[in-house]
Amino acid sequence: MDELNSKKAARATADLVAREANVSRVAVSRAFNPNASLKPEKRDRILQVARELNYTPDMAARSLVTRRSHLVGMIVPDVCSPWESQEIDALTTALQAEGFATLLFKAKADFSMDQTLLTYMRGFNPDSVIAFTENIAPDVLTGFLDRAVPIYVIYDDATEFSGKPASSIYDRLLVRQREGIEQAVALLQGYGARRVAYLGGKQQSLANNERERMITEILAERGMEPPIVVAGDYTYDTAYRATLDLFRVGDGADAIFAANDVGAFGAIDALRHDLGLSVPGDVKVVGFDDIPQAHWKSYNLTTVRIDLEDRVRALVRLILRRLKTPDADPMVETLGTRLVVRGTVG
Amino acid sequence: MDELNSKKAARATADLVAREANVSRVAVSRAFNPNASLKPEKRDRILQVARELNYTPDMAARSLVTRRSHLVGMIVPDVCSPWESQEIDALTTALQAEGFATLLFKAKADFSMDQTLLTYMRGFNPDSVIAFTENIAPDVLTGFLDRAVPIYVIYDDATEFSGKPASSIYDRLLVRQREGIEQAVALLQGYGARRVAYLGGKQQSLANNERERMITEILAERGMEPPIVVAGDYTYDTAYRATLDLFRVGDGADAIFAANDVGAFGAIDALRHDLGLSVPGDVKVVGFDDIPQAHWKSYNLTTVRIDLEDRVRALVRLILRRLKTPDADPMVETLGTRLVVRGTVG
DNA sequence: TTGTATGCGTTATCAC
DNA sequence: GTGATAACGCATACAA
Repeated sequence: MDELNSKKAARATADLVAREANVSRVAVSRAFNPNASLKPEKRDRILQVARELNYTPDMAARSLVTRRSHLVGMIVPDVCSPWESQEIDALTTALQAEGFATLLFKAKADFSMDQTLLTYMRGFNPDSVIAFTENIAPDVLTGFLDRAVPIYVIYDDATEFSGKPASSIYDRLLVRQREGIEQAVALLQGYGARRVAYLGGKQQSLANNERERMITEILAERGMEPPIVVAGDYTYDTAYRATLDLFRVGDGADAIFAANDVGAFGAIDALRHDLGLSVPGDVKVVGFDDIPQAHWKSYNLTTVRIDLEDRVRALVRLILRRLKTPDADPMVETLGTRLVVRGTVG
Repeated sequence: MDELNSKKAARATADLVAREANVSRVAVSRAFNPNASLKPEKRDRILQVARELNYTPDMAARSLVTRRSHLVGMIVPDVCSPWESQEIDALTTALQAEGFATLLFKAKADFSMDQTLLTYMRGFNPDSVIAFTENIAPDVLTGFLDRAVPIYVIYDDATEFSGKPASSIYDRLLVRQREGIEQAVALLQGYGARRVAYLGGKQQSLANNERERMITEILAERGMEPPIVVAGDYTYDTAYRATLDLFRVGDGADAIFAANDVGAFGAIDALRHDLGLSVPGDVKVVGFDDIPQAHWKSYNLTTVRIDLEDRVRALVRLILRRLKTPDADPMVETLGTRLVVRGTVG
């Protein structure tokens, strides 16, 4: 009884398993390393004993010598939108299947990235880092994280992050927004929209700026007026108020292109429940992302879809390839967008 | 140049900092341990050099000797609802402030908890574990995680998890649902509801069962008919279809009490956009949780609120206290609920 | 206050 | 295929 308890209480170690199975410490180590050479029956016996003793190799000790933590750091904004939550979710599932665990870190709400956080995170030695904030330059990140190579999301023709070339290596996820936005604008135009408003996201957001630029460009190409730009921050409440202002203080619009779905929801609710306008009758609305809520009947939102599964797969590919060949040249994965037509344009 | 590169490329170690600052290895260690005794000016110089060399103590090495990983494991369902995402979010922020990082693990969608996952997680030696799935008994969890003491969420009068006493220690977060539910039922009754339906969550969910039991109990106390129980699974789509069935196949109801807000949204949309009924005119709806979407104008949901901030604070208190006194008696934190009145009852 | 020696649990290297 | 030994980077007991 005491014997049993002390065995269970103490964290089972490789030496304990080795002693119990009458093998050496190293054999135990090999038993848990699939590509190490060990006589099959011996491995089976060791794994059996390990199971009985409730033993698992200690990742901390292992990472100390292998220089692989099997940890992927994710830096996310203080409070996440559904889109980000969903992506963290899917990424974690995908990475777990590859043997990596997600280590979550919260950045400040204003997307600022202080050195404190980076220093703190580095202590955990993540094998890779995905940052959901955009205003940190590659050079800064690479300077802090030694082993990890950052991945950046870039858009359409912008081949360099923020336009400035970086001296350090980083991998890229290129999102081709043009196709989706073009389809959306064409649909709006086809249904007679003439005054299109762009309801923006966070000012500092690269995605936001690129979306605005692209919409402006495409409207011009199709001979339409430039968009009425309305400031937002990706949140429902701000979008709601901004839409009220647009129609009460400003001259309104007959179509609203929102920088994200949540913003589109805010616009729709302001139009319907406060301004007494109908969607799509009086005003057409298009969103961006295609989060699950977009198909909820109250909104039934027409939106530009970035396929989450594709996106996650691309990111995981980048991570795994970089880990396999740490000194490889910068890698790029490309992602398309397309319009999902539902009920807010027509 | 080569000198600089090699210095930057190699992970800065305590020895390197010690050499550069002309102190011993141990001094560096002490410099990063606030309550270790070290001459202040010496500490400052060391920290200065450390900053220049981009050095951070290695958590893996540290945890190996301190037996503290500063990691909190969270086991969450494969795909998270807004409520869970929000809680993970808030918990991570709160824990980070206390020096802990969140380690995320995905369980299967069916809430099953296989040994593989637990074994895998244990390898990382989390200091504490929060499980968002409910069908794993304390004894099993404690058997697997040696250092960590599990925390369970229990409801109202159910003093024991699943009713069976457990031999192992675990801490409890007691949620008093009665107050909120009672307020909701009173409001419904006050507005003339007579046939109340309960739109359930996942069958295996303890929270779901307790909510159903409590609603049944309170309806009886107030002299009302028992609820028409409709099966659900916390998702929008299932709630939507279940509501259609309730009115097309079944006899309908004049009030729907949903097990969570997302389910309530599904019910509302089915009523308004498919069944042509008005909410709250024809049917009143109450939700549970009060997620951010509940105040969106399209739903404007009356719902029983479990305060997220309170809940997170309680959990963090439990975690910190248990870490400080690992052998303490089981601890309990209590949480209230209250009705948030909006526009779906009236 | 400071330094020396030892150990944490694991894998890599090298013999055999 | 197998086992001894030396790291990995850090914190602690102990002596000074």
